[in-house]
Amino acid sequence: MREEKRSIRQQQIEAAAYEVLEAKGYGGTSMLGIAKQARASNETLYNWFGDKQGLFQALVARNAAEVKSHLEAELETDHDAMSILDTLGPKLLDLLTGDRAVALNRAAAADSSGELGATLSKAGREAVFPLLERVLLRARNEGQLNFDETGEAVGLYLDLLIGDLQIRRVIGRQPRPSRKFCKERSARAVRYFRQLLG
Amino acid sequence: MREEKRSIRQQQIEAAAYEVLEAKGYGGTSMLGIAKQARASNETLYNWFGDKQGLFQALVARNAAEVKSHLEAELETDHDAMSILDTLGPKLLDLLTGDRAVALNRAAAADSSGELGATLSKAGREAVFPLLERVLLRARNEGQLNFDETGEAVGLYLDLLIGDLQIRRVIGRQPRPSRKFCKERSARAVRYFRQLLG
DNA sequence: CAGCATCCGTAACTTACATTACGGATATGT
DNA sequence: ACATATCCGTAATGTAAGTTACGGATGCTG
Repeated sequence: MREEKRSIRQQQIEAAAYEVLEAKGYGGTSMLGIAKQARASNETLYNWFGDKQGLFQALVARNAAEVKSHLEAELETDHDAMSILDTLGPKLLDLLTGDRAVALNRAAAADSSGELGATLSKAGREAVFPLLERVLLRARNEGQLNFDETGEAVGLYLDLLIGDLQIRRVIGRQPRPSRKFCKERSARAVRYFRQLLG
Repeated sequence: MREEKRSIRQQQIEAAAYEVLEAKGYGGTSMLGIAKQARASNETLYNWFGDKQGLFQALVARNAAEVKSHLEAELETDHDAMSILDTLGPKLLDLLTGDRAVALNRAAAADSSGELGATLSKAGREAVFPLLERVLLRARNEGQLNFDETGEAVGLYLDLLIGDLQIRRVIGRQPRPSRKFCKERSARAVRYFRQLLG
């Protein structure tokens, strides 16, 4: 099988895995279920991903790479820092509370080995954090914000932007926020953030 | 069996359930495992709790009742509102990020029926919310805070107090916060909160 | 084109677990 | 004290799932 063709096939399998995961949760997702959804065989899944954990690790890693590249694209612009935050905030909130992210967080919560959680966090929050640090440092250099500890400032921004939305999504008590909600909450977060650190 | 004796026995079984749940996660927790830890029989568990879901519902409900009574005790004092918040905040944060709460949130995340999440939220956040509303209304009456929407104010307070600590606890990337940390974060939350709404 | 690798669909194997059942021991109520 | 209910420890039952295996179809490479 061609490398390119295999890559496409792999993504189809991963997409099928998400469909089963989002419909049935981690506990209700079996390798055979994914294989059937993807019209693939168990043997192929095990050959390509190693085992169930390996397949989920691949899902987490790919999802995180996509989130990161989305956000990095914003950072390459010449816009001023607060404008970047205005664009980045709703996108980040949307991604973190989207159905895929929620499904992956649920998988991590159910994974008693802690490995999915580690991958999710390293590739997620821990990857986004330095990006946000760069934005906030830019804002400070532009004289828009005033803080000593960049990490503290990023943490505060995330508290105001995301708060406890994720856990409420994960336990099933918060519907997916609308685009409108994400914009409004981001604007609110920026407003409060500037009030506190401006 | 005496009502009183049965109640004690039931709590012993629930304590054993927590031990298994915290050690092995929801997916790794079997009824037989709990029965063995509690030195009870499967038959007794099924007679008393109905099924696995029923047992976990009981865990959630009892934990929430305890959290609530903890917090209500603070509310019965004659202290001024901000003092109450100074006491309530660290306690609430400690309870919400404690090992039991985390284990229950994980169970809810793994429960594809959504029932545990519903119980957890109704008996948790949704029970705590009105308590906090009362505190903040008292603070407004005392002239300490200024806001229009009580619910919005409570949400902001929770964002500042808890933020994304819970989800990070649940996916295993945040150790349990120390008492000292809870006090400091609560104090920080109150400070920012007053800065924004004072 | 032929030989080999790999994929699909399906089955097999092993293990685990939710739930029910059972014999004997213990507790309860009269 | 006796009869009955209930609990414990263990086994049985039925189902599901992780993983491997297999025959035939398809794809790839020389």
